[in-house]
Amino acid sequence: MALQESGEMYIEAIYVLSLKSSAVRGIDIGDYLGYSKPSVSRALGLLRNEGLVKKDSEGYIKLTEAGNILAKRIYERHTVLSQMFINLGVDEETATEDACRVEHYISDKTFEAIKAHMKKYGS
Amino acid sequence: MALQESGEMYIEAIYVLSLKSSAVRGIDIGDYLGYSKPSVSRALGLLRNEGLVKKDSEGYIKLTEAGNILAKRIYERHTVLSQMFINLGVDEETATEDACRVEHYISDKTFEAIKAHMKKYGS
DNA sequence: ATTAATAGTTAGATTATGCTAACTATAATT
DNA sequence: AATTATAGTTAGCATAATCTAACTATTAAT
Repeated sequence: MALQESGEMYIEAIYVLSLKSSAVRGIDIGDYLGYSKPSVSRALGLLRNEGLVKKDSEGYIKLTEAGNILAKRIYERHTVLSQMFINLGVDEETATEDACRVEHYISDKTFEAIKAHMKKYGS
Repeated sequence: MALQESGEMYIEAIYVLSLKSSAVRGIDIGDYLGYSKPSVSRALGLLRNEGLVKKDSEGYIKLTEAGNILAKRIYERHTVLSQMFINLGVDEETATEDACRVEHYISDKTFEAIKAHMKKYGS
């Protein structure tokens, strides 16, 4: 089944944290998202079952190949949407917050249209 | 507490159905949203408790003053977002579907920015 | 007026996703 | 080595929102 907003948030969090450090732990994800340890533990278990997340030999959390593809997809939505909102005059914080929610609800078709428009006119 | 996506969908459905007929029943809402009768019954009960929905003397479902204000707010988001997506080249069906989801997750600030842009450049 | 159809409600199950409390396991400090 | 701190897991609760099954109430038809 397709991932819910919640699952996508975890995947994106792991992706973003991995950009800074390759040693991502559950607690880091919880701090980043503002969730408790048990919530993270449970969510990671589900994502592991779906083959999107794994633990490396040292116990650090990694995205699988499939998880990474998904993460990049979500993260691209995030950056493009944020930029679009900023271009429209929205302050950066609000733009980022809105992108963070909207990125989970936009179809491929609409996102591609937005992306094409941004490529043409956006910065 | 603020309404969830689900509650906003019911409010919007009642609003849209009311535009065609003032005699809106639970079953009509269920048909419109694709939900079962018990789901509608339960949801309307909650919305009634929150003072957004009422039944008129004949038992038909009406929005209260507060419900109507909220409905107009959501519906405006819906029309403006749909139009924006269409302007970007998205087909009408996809644009409408996406607007239907996104409308619940966009902040006032970002929506006002989109609206201003559409007024200037959009149709 | 009885029957049949339609609308609405109640009861209870399910799924998703958060939480706290309490436990275990691992790492760091003295 | 023993204590303390940190990280992770398990168990169980809560909320939101859907569903089906079964019941009630109302409306329509013969």
